[in-house]
Amino acid sequence: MEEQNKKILLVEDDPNFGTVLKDYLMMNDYDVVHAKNGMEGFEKFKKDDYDLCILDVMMPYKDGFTLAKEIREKNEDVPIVFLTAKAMKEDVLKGYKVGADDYLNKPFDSEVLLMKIKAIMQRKAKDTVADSKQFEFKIGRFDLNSKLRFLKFDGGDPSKLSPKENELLRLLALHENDLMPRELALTKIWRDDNYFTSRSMDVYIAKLRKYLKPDPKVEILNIHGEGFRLVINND
Amino acid sequence: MEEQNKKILLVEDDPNFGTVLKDYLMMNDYDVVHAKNGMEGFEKFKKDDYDLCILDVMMPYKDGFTLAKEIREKNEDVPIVFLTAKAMKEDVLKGYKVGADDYLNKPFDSEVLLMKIKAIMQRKAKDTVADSKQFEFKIGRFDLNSKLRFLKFDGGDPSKLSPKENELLRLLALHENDLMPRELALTKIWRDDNYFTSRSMDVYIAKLRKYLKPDPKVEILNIHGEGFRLVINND
DNA sequence: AATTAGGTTTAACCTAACGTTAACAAAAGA
DNA sequence: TCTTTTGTTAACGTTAGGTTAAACCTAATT
Repeated sequence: MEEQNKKILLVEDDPNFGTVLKDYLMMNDYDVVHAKNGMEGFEKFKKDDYDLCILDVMMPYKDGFTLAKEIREKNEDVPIVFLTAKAMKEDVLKGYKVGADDYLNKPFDSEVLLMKIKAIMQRKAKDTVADSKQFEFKIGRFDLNSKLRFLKFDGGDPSKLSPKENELLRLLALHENDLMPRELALTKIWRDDNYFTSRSMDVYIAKLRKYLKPDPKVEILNIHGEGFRLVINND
Repeated sequence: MEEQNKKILLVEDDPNFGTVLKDYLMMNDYDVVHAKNGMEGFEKFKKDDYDLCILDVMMPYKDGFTLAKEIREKNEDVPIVFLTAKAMKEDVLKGYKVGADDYLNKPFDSEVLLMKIKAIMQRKAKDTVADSKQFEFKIGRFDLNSKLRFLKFDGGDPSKLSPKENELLRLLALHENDLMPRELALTKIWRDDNYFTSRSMDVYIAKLRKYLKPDPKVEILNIHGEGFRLVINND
């Protein structure tokens, strides 16, 4: 699964500063869209989904607060960070009232900005990631639930799997129809690669074959000296 | 539903400043526990649930960063705000690395602090709402009222539950049909994870199973080495 | 101060679950 | 054929969990 860059909307009217900041953020693997004023900022915001908005407060025609309000009407979740010219208390308070997540006084340290962005993104990530289901596999007529450690055949009564059985089958499933090297399982699951752990693993392969017997289309093949292969035959 | 004051852990070694800040926060309807150093701070943190931690960075024996790390080990969600003596860039960066949500340079404006707290709480509120404020559960033919601590079967005579029975069943219900990790219950309910608390929990699992016996469709399954699973069978 | 009741922890004993190892058989490769 | 690798089953030791009962603690009551 390739990692998608986070998208940032930067609204800053100072062309020099804006460009420098944009480049700096892009150097740090963010996708940045730079709008030169509040109006343009809102247009760009409506046209795409962003992970973060960085808004300058002092801008002609439409200031950062007004823009923030409009953005909040459209989307009440997207994090907003303000750039304030100086440590004006009123600005800071107003920013939070509008629903800011943070603010930065110009001139600011670019590393600090990066850290703030990171912290904010992490916060968001926690909510989202939660139920990414990488622990459910379909193996022929079986369903493996690797979190709850059970294997169901045709939706019937689930067999409980031991931790090692579970991890090994999961590893095989991740490499479905492909070679799952001995060594991989040994280092990942047994955390040690020697004669005995290797024999132990063979014992578990035998156990898994027994579990998988009900579906003749599913089998674990050995590749001599290399490892195993979980194949699902679709004749 | 009456609104519960938010609980803040304030760790600040300067007695004057600490007391003033505490009073100010309490005037603004927060419940504040004031610890005078890092050690005390961690003890207090373990003994209760907090909505926010405000940590002074400069403290004797155990500084704010070290304390934050310990807190993060126990709880990776609770927001942490640092108080830094001056705008030291290194401190700020270090703070974010440790998992801070924000920081404030002393001397800071009290109104700004309040706004930051509010912003942080609001952020949290969004994630938490679904989970935390749930007190009534339907568990097969049972009704659990976790606030009044009783369990009714088929609307009949309610059994009273002890605090531990209640919290454990509630935690199981929150994870209905899913894994409720041992460690979660131990840290959340027993606030300590060792052999004896673990055995104590097993005793309570036995008690709950007895309560739940009248409905054969409801059971508490064990996932060896991981935790328990409250399942409701709908055949 | 002594008693009681409710709640929780600790102890004890037992069973189930897990993983490793041994032993022997079969297959593959040289 | 001979060696190495793999397949499989059974036995064993260890740890986790299930359950009951007694011990312990604390707060309310006498």
